[in-house]
This record gives sequence, C-alpha cells and structure tokens, in this order.
Amino acid sequence: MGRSPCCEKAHMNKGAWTKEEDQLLVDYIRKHGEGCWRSLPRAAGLQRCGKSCRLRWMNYLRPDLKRGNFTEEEDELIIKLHSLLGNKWSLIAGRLPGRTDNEIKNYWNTHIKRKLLSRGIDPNTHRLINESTVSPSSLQNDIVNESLHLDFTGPDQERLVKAEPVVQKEGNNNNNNNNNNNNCTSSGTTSDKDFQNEDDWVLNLELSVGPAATTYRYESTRKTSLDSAESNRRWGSELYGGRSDAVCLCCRIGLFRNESCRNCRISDVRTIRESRIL
DNA sequence: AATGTATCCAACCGCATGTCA
DNA sequence: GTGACATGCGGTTGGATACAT
Repeated sequence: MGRSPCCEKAHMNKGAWTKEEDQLLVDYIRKHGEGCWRSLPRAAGLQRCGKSCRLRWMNYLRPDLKRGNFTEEEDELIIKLHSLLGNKWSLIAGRLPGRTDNEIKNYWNTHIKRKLLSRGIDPNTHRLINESTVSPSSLQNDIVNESLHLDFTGPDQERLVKAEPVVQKEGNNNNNNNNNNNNCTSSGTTSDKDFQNEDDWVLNLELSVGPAATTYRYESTRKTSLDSAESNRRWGSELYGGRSDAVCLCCRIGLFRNESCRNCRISDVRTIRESRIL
C-alpha cells in the first residue's frame, strides 16, 4: 500500500505561479501565518498543492529573502560549509540569512562547482583533482585542513570528534508546541528544549549547525522566532561547555571575525521576522 | 534575423522523518 | 506497535533567457 498523494492533483494548477496566486498566498500568510500547508491552499483560495504553496513561500515570497548575486564572502562560506556538511543544503542555508536551500543548491551546481573545478579542486571531495591519496604534507591536505579545521579545543573536543556525521536524523526535535487546530502538526526545527539534556550534546550539535538564523517556535497559534544572536549563543554555549562568549559557525570556521560576521552583527532578528508576519 | 546551444533557476517529484490517533 | 498524515529535504526537470554562430 503506497501513501496517498499529498493532495488531489486532478484540479491543481502546476507550473509557474501567477501574480494573482502569489498575492493570495502572501495575503493569507500575512493574516494567518505559516503552517498547515495541506489546508492552506483551499483556505487561501488557491488551486495549488500544499507542497507547492510551501515551496513558493519559502523560496520566493518570504519577505526576508535576500535577492541578488552571491557575494565573495557567501561563496567562500558555502564552500566551507559544504566541505563540512556535504549536500545538506538546508543546513547550509541556515547559516546564510536570506538565502534558501534551493537557491544555494542551484548556485552550487551552476557556479561554485565550476569555480572549484577551475581551481583544480574536486567539488565533491574538496580535494585536489589528480591526487587520489591523502598525503599529510601535501598541498591537498592543506586545502582540506583549511576547509575543515574547526579548532575545537577544550573538554568538548573529544566528544565532537567522536560524533557521527549524521546531521539531522536523530535527536528529540519534538520541540513544537503544536497548534493542533485543523490537525496540523509541524516538525523539524530545533528549540531550547533540545539543549536540556547534557547527554544530548552531540545530537544538539548536529541539529544546531543549520537553523540558527531561522529557528522558529510555535507559540499558541502564532509563530515567533529565536533571534540569531540568541540562537548562536545557545549553540555556542552548549558547544563550548557553557562559555558565554561563544561565536557562530562562520566565526568558528575562521571565515569571519566577530565584528565582520553578519550573523554576529544581527542583534535582534526577531524584529525583522515578526514584522514580516504581521 | 534565424537558429542552435548553454545557462539559470523555479518548480516538481519521491522519499525520509516526525507526529498523532 | 502501527498506519496515516503533514512536512521537509535533496535530486531532477523543463521553461525562459542569454549568448554564440
């Protein structure tokens, strides 16, 4: 027995969205907030599948999306994050405010792959092409280290090194206070509940790499967000054994210093996030 | 100007996962 | 424990546009 389709597709529009459809979706979400994508199309008067609505909103209509070309800084950050996370586009997008996983994925496939290849670097392995084995003294290794070196020091280092490279599939991310109206549930985001158990530390590391900048929680029927600075504090605080001066991943990787990192500069993203909902 | 080719990116699809009854 | 359902993710597709011939 297969799963039933997510929606009745017979009478659904497909393909490019019209301005009218966009407007209906934006109006509805402004009024009611995100969530419950299955019932949203009908409620909003759209002849679209819920998944399609979600995608359109997440990748195109969200007001906090950054438009325009990727900067050199973003390029380098994507490369470094990809060397750490692989094709975990949503996690990578979580560290690039205003960019979507789809956008980064497309950009990777159309630009960065080519860029790396032109540098003689295999975009999949982040190693020099023509060198199949790792030599600790080689340039190749320098590149790998340059990409992967995280400088994790202190008591947590050992646990971190032992962590499996599983990014998302484990853990107790049952954080959402579900708004059970319309039998809607939500899933997948990380909250402070995830940080309550010290034994979950490694899991929390995995979960926190991505969504720091856009970590939502449901409160009653309205969605709010953790501001990125707070998310970074929580993430870093757990990561570095409760130190309060923890920094975000960008800084940790060494791409930025605190003063030049966008994530660290944003002190209160909540204002931005909420204003787009209201 | 017409045609062919390359590139970009929005959207789709299938599957994995989490939640709930 | 199990199945149905909702959502999210990553790979892929195909139409639009840019560029080359």
